[in-house]
Amino acid sequence: MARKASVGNEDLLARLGATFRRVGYDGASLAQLSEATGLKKASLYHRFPDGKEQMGLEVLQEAGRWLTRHVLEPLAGEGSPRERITAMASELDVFYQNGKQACLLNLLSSPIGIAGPFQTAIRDMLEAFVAALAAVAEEAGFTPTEARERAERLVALVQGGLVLARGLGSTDPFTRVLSRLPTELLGTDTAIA
Amino acid sequence: MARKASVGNEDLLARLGATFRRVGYDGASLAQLSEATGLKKASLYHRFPDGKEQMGLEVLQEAGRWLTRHVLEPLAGEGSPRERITAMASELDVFYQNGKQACLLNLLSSPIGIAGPFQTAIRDMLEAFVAALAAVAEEAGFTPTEARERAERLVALVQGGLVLARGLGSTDPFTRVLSRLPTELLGTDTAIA
DNA sequence: GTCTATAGGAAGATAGAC
DNA sequence: GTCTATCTTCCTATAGAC
Repeated sequence: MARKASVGNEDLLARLGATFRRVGYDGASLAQLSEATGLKKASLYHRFPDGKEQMGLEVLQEAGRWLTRHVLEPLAGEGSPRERITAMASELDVFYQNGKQACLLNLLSSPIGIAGPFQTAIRDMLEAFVAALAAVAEEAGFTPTEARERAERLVALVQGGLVLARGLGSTDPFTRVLSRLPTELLGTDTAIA
Repeated sequence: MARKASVGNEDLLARLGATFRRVGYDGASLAQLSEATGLKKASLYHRFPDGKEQMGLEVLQEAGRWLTRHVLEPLAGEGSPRERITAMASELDVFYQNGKQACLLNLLSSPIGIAGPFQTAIRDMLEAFVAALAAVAEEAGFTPTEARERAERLVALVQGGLVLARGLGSTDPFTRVLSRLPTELLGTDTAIA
């Protein structure tokens, strides 16, 4: 049952994902997706009979697998809370290429009222991410509500860091956000006013 | 020189902007923009000879004027730092409709390497926003670098809150983020771990 | 499974009447 | 300044050879 093909499933999804993350879902034409993968349009349809939408879904599922392996599982694993958050920041830094790559969960999501084809997948992934972080915060001693709020805030900070990096045309904001993640989830802030 | 027309410039830009914020720039077809404004395609081209791109630019400029009037000027105005940030949060809540409306600066921005037609406008607006917040933080006693970082973080938090609200399909994350803005910029956090 | 070729329609944009 | 009608290009998607 070996795969003789030109690209291989993982590589294929990675290239499609990279294109979506670069130009957005609506911005990505089949011509671009074809060029990015090295497969002609008809070949893409052979692999994804439901077309672009199926590509989006499978790319999202692949991102979900990455999230589980590189974020959720490590967060539930060994080490102190702080160590785990720091390790996670490192993973995110690689995944988003210091902020140069956008997030699919941002680019594929639909307005609040309208139900897009990716919405449940996106919601599930974000929810799982927040829950995993909240568990770490609880373990560190925060109440469930406080832990949940901090977790949510951390995810918002990551997403916002990516938006800011794009908007300002610099990876710095994202890098700074990443370095703040342990503090953001686990506390120790200094105040003045 | 009175305008006899059906919509009026401000209303027109508002409707175009609402469409962009709902479905994104690439996702917005001229057919949709036509329907949203009540103007036929040819009429839109009469008003915007350079087409969709010009619409995007002018909508962005209109957003810039809103930002100046409702955020930048109040931030530089009367009241304690905390009062000004709270007032700003209130303005943002209205503008983004509790998180139901996305942000143009997110939807129109291009990847870090690539220079899109809106990039400088977006960068300028984000930069001005951060700068105005940093000034408030400095006034509250933070060092310039610390103030700048806090300002940047606040903007990231707002953007991320919008992304999260969309992704989770709920306005709650955005509302919670807004309520945290004073603390986020001016400090007073409690720690455990 | 991959390709060339093409269908069929929607996209952005224009011409010209009123 | 707004419209109907149209143009061209690009898009998604399919047919059918290899």
